Amino acid sequence: MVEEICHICNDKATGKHYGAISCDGCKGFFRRSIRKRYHYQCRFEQNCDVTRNKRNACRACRLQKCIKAGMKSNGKPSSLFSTISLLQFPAIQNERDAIGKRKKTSVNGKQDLIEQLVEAENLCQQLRSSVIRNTSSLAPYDCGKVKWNYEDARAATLDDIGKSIHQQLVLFIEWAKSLPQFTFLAQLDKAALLKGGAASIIVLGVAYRSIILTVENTICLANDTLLGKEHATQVGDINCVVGRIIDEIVNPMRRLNMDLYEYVALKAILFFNPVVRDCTDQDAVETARYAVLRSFQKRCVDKALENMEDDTFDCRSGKLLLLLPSLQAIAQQLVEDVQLARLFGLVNVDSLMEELILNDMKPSDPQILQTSLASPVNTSIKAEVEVED
Amino acid sequence: MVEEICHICNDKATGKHYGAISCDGCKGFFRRSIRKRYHYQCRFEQNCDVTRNKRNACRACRLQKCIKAGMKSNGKPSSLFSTISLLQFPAIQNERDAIGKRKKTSVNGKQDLIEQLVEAENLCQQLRSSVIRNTSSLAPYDCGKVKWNYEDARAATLDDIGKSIHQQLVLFIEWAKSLPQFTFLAQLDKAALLKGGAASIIVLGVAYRSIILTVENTICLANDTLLGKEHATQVGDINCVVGRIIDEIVNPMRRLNMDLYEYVALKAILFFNPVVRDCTDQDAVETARYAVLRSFQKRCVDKALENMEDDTFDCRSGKLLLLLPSLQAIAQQLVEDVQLARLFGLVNVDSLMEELILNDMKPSDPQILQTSLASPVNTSIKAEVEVED
DNA sequence: ACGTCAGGGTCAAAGGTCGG
DNA sequence: TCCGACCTTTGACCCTGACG
Repeated sequence: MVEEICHICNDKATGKHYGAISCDGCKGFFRRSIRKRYHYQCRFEQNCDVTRNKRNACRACRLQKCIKAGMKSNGKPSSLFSTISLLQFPAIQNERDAIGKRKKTSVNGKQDLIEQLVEAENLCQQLRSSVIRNTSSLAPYDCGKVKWNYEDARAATLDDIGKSIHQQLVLFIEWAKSLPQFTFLAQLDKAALLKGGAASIIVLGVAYRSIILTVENTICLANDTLLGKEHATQVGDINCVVGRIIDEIVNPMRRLNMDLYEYVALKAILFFNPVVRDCTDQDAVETARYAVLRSFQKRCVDKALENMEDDTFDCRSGKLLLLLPSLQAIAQQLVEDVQLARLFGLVNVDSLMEELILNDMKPSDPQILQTSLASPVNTSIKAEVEVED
Repeated sequence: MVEEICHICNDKATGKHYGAISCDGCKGFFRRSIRKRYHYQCRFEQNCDVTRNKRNACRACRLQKCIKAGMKSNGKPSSLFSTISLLQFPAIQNERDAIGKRKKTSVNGKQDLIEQLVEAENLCQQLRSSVIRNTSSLAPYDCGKVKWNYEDARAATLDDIGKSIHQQLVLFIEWAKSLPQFTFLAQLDKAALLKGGAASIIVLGVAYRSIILTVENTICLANDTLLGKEHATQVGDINCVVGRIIDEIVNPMRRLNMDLYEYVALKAILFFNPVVRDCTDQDAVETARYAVLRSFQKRCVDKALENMEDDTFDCRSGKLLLLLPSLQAIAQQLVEDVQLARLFGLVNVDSLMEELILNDMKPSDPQILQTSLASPVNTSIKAEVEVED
């Protein structure tokens, strides 16, 4: 026993709990607060005394102090790298069975779903980087967190837009194939999800990639060319898709300080859409969606608790999910844009684009998707992406 | 359970309190007396009976007897180093934080937001009922919870669809006007929200109204006529809007057992869309949206806690919010349907419909909305709804 | 094997609520 | 106003599983 005093209330400590030396009272209080997702509100000035005798007077300030003292619900240090302390971090775990009652063999302990999604994302970003290195002179794109070289960036042409969409589609399929929950689905359902999600997920990706830009009213395409709001209308953006992406998605993402974890979660949630057209096994898709949703909500709550003082993080999961309706609407308009562009012969629509973006009424010829789905991951992707050059 | 009789008044005891076996009454009396430092004085001989029926006759004697029975106001152990007295000692503690639980009056003074929304909804439903009573032979619709009379229901005609949309728009404006958060907005922003939300909110309303139907693949329009999935395609539903409403909204709502509270919350969240076109005061709209979101998430968590065994309620807020992207997409298609129907002269588009559903690019002539917004609630609504007859 | 640490749960006895 | 039936929260104490 190194220390004896509770870092929260100065009572006698009983050891380290959730990352902080604390007493049994503060330990129990913290667990209950996390478990029941309590959101307390201070009735005074947010600076109430939290001492042994007064600790029950204000739960908001007590919880605040727990967090300040280092208590964590998932133990992940908020923004620091910690590859070492991945072992042994404190955490509020899942509820256990009641003591004294019969045990129900519970299944858990598997790797966090959201971490898996981050890995899948990193894989695809590496793929993209290597492709871009070969097709342009830009620095590789490191998972949306690299600083931007404005000097190197150039404005997108109509051709860039078409190529970018094509690239994104190829990467999208690779991404999907790397998700276990996807691979277990029937072939037809795979096609349904790909077709139903392509446009939205491309828009989501473009938006997330663009939050690091500091130049106003501009988005960053998949091949790292830039597309400004006004410029876009000259290259076929009849529906102001670019403007809407910036106003309705990129700026809100910036305000919310959306991070990579949240991005990959939203992407997967969007993708596993059980009510997508022609989906036969809705339950399987729904299960996958809800599994991601559960991880996502948990992480949002954790993040909110680590940032109690910052209102941005309150109701975080809801705020982020509310980006999706706009996203859906914009994606639909993007499809219209592409349809119109094809109608006027402005853009060269290849078969993959036709299959995934222009969702026709007719039951699609599954040839193209079959080919993409059948090929093993990483095999000649570069070749496939560059085939358009 | 050690003893059963209160040592102070012989009432039934509820356990040991402050060091004495006692009832809840004596427990509460002792706490209040100590907390408020009451000094009672006996008006008789200091030997009043303290029994269940007479205990409130003399507070001085009651408190005296509490103390005699062993109640202690301060359990400070005689010495700090008495490791033996680790047993809990009775004490009146300091005042704690408010917990706010018991039904009705809610936390921090102001009425719960979601309750306000339910009231607004009920008001509009009453309005609708009275309108329908005058224009059809159907029983009044009681807030979505009345049983359906299949014999009385009839299939919707194209005319019904147009009328239904018009009715919904009028009620939509009335509903918005009844929300305080709406009335505080600038005139232009009001128009922006109404235009941006009309289609989605009509679809949401139709869907929620339809969950009580037990007949398959059918929705219930605002004037209580029925519209089947197949039948709809014959009356201008080119985009399969009806089918999508059923598959993507109504059925998921049924699976989730969505209730009225959740419906009104989603409606308001959808309505207060800060990124709607032409909105100048995004912050005000966002504040309104997030206020509803907060109430909504809180209620979802409460509902989940009440139904721990039922998996349906896990992540409830997220599951419900995920109805909105589909809803948005469908609403957009409904707009297209209406546009096409007008193009082919199939439907009579009145000015309100033109203004709210067919969001043109041109900055709209604010005449029509101004009129609607200016008129006091409840004034000649019936006349306005029936103007089309 | 066995103690320590840090998760989890329990439930008596504190607390607060609010109609009467 | 105060009372007290009824509810929630607290925290001392105990159980469990991982690790050395």
